Amino acid sequence: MARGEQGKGAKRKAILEAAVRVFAEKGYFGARMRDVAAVAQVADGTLYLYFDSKEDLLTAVLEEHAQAFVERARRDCAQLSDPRHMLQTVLERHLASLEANRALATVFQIELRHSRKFLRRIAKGQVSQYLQLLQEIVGSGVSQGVFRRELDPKVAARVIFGAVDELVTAWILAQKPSGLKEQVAPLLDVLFYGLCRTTNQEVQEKGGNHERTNHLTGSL
Amino acid sequence: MARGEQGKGAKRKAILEAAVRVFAEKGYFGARMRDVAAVAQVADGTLYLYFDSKEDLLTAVLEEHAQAFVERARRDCAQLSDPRHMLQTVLERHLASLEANRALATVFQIELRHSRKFLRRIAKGQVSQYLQLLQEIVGSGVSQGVFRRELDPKVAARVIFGAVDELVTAWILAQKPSGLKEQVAPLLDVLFYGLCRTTNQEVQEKGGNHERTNHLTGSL
Amino acid sequence: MARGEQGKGAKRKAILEAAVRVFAEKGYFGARMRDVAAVAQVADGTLYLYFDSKEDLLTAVLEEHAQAFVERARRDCAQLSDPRHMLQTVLERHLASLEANRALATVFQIELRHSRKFLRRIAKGQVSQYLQLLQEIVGSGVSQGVFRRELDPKVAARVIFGAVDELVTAWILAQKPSGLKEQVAPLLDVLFYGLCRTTNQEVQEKGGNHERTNHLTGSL
Amino acid sequence: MARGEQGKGAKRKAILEAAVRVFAEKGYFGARMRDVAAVAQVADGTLYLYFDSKEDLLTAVLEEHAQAFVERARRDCAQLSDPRHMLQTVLERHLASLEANRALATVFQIELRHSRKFLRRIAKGQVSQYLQLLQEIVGSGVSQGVFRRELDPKVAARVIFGAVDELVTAWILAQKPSGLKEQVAPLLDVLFYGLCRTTNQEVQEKGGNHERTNHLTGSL
DNA sequence: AATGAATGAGCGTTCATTCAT
DNA sequence: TATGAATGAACGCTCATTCAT
Repeated sequence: MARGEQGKGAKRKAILEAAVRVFAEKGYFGARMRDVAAVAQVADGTLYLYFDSKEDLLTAVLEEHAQAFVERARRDCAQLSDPRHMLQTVLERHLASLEANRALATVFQIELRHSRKFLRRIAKGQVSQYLQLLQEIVGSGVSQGVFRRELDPKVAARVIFGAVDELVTAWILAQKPSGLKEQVAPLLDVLFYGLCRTTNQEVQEKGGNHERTNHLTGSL
Repeated sequence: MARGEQGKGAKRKAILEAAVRVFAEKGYFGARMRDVAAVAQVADGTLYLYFDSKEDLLTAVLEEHAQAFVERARRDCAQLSDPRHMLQTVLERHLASLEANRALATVFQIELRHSRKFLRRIAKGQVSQYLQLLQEIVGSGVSQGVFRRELDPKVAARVIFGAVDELVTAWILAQKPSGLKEQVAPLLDVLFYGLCRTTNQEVQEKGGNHERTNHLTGSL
Repeated sequence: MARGEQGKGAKRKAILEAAVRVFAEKGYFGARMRDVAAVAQVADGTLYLYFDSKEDLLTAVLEEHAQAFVERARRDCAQLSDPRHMLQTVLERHLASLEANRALATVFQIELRHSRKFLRRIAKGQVSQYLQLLQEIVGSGVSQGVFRRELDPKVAARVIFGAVDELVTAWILAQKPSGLKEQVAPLLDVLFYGLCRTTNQEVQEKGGNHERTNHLTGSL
Repeated sequence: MARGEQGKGAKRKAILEAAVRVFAEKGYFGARMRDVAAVAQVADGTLYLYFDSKEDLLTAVLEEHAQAFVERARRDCAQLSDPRHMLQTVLERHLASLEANRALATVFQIELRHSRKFLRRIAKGQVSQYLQLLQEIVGSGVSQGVFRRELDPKVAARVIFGAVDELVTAWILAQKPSGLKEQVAPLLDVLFYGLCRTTNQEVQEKGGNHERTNHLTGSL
C-alpha cells in the first residue's frame, strides 16, 4: 500500500507513478482513469483529490520531471567551462535519465505530444528552457572561440535537440533497445565536427576524429 | 459539391483532404468522423465506402503522401553526384512540401505520432526509408571523400532527420510561423561543418564557413 | 445467373430463395439486405423492385409457402374419411415438407416469430387456418364417433399443433438432426391414445396400443 | 426512485423488471438500452454496472426466472405420488406464473426465441430441464402402471411441453386474453386420454372423461 | 481524506432505403 | 428494369467526472 510510505505526498506520488506506467503502456487516450487508480491502488475518486483532470495528471507528470531535469542540467554546466564538456554532460544526463525509466521516456517522447495544445505547452515550457540552455552553451562556445562563429545559435540548438530527441524516440520504438548512453559519443562526433571533411583534417589530427572524441570523453 | 470535380476518385480525395484539415485542427482524437464528413460535404456513411475506419483514414493520409515524398527524393538524388547537393535538395524539398500545406504538416508532425502503434508503423515505413536514403547519401559522401570517414552513417542520418524534424515541429507550433525553407542554409551549415572550429580553419578558408555555404547554395 | 431461367418471376424467386437462406443462416436481424442481394446475384436496389422492405421480404417468404401448405393439406384430407388418417397425412406432410428444406424450416420456426407483430400476423393467417383444419378434423372425428366426444376441439387442435411445432423446433435446434418423419408414429400414438392407461385396455386389445399404431400406419 | 426500496440489489432488480417491460413491449431488437434505463429510472451507463451487454440483460431475465421455476416444479412433484397429479400441478404452476406476469410471459414466449443462438441456449438450459422433468413424470407414470407402457417418454414430454407452450403463445397473442389456468383441465383431458375413443369407454365410465377430470381436479 | 456507485454526454459504425444514371 | 453509390438516422457502449456516504 501507498499508505505508510511517508505519509504526506506518498499517495500523490503513487498516482503519478501509476499514471506514467499506464500512459506509457496504453497511451494517453487509451488509458482510463480507472486503470491509473487501480495501479495506484486507490479509488477512482481519489485521483481527483490530487489532480483536476486526466489532462492535469499528464501535465503533472511532465512538470514533475522536466523542471528538475533542466535545473540539474544548468547546475552541471555551471561547474564546467568547456562548452563541449557541457554539451556532453547535458546529453549524457538526458539519455541516461530516460534510459533509466523507459515508461517515463515513453510518456515524454510520445504521449506528451499527442496534441498541438500539449505540444505547445511543452515547447513553451521545459523544452524551450532546454533549448535556451543549449543555445547559451553554443553561444558561450562561440565566444570562447571553441565553436565556429558562423553558427546560428538558435538553429544549432534545435539541431542538437532534434538529434537527441530522434535518438530517444528510435530507442523507445525499438523492440530490442540497445544502449542509449553509448550513442552520446557518435552523436557528439557528428555535432562537433559535422559531416564534411576539411581538406587538411587528416594532416592535423592523425587517427582522426575518433581520437578526439575519446580524448574528450576520457577527460571527464 | 465534390461531385463534378473530376468524377472518379474525387470523392475519396475530398475525404482525404477533409481528414487532413480536421485532424490538423482538432487532433485525431478530437476529430469526429462527422466533422470529416461535413467538411468533405459527404454523408457520414460515405466515409466508410472509402475507408474502413477512422484509423484507416489516418493511415491513408500517411500513405497517400509519404510514399510519393520518398520516391521523389530518391529521383532528385539520382540526378546529383555531390552528396552535399543531395542533402540540400532533399531537405529543401522536405521543408518546402510541408510548408506548402501546413495542415498536412501538422498531421505528419503531430497526429501521426499519437500512439506507439502508429509511431512504429511510420518508423518502420516511410521514415525508415527516408533514413535509409539519408544513410546512403552519407555513405556515398564518405566514399567520395567529401564526408568524414569517421562518421557513423546511422547516427549521422538520425541526426539529420532529427534536426529537420525538430525545425518543422517548431514551425508547426509557432504562432506566426517564419519561413521554413529559409532554414535550410543554416541547418546545412551546422550539419556540414559541425559546431567546432578547427584550429586552422580561418587560415585555410578566409571568410570562413559562411562563404562555403554560400558557394554551395549559390551554385544551385 | 437467375436471368435465363424462365424470364418472368425468376428473379423474384431467386430473391425469395436467397432470403430464406440468409434469414435462416443469420437470423432476420442479423441478415443484411446486401447479403440477400449478393446471394440472389442481384444489385441491392433490385430487391426493392420486387419487395417493399426487408419486412415485406420476410412476409413474402411466409406467404409464398404457407398458403400452399394449408391448401394441400386440405386437398389431402378431402380424399380421406378416417380422421385419424387425415391427421396422420397432414402431420406427415408437415414434417416432411420442413425436413426437405431445413433453411425454410428455420425461417418458419424461428425467424417468423421474432416479434409480437409478426407472430400475430402468422397466428391470424396461416397458422389460424391450419388450426382451423385441425379443429375440423377433430370435430369430424368426434361426429364419426372415432374421437372422444368430451374433447374440446379448440384445445385439441392447439395440442396437436403445439406438439408438432415443438418437435420441429427441437429438430431445427439439434446439431445432428435425426429424422423428422419418423416421429409421426410415436406422436400420433400419444395424441390418439393419450398418456393414461384405461383399466381394461389390456384385456380389450391384447398387445396394446403399439399394434394399433402399426395397424394404422401399415394401412397407408 | 428505486433508491430506497431495499438498498442492495434493488437497482439490479429494477433494471431487470424494466428490461422485461421494455422487451415485452418493443421486442428485443426494438428495445433500446436507453428505454430500459429510462423505465428503470437509472442512467444509461448504470445498466452496464449490472449487466455486460444488452444480450446479457436478456439472458439474465431468462435465468432469473427460469431456474426458480423448474426448481419449484420439482419440489412440487416431490410431494406427490400420482404422476397425473404431478402433471396437473406442474402445468398449473406453469400457466399461473406466466398469467401473473404477462410481460414476462411475452419475453419468454417470444423475445427469448428471436435467434437460433438464444433458442439453443434456452433449449439446452431450462427447457431441457423442464423436458427432463416431464419425461421423468411420464416414466414414473408408466412404471406405476398409470400411464400406457407403449409411450415414448421423450416424445410424450415434447408433446406435453409443445401443447402448453402453444396455449401460452396463443394467450400472449390474443387481444383479449382469456384465462390461462382454466385451460389446464381440457389440456389434461386431451393429454391423458388422447383423441381416440376406446370402444367400451362409454360403458366403463358413464359421464365420460369430464367427470374424471373433475374428479382429479376436485381431489386437489 | 477516501470511496466507488452513479452519471450522461458523446461517438464510431451500420445498414435499410433511395435515386440518378 | 437494373444498378450500386450515397444517404443519414439510429444505437450500444465507454469513461471522465461527481458526490453522497
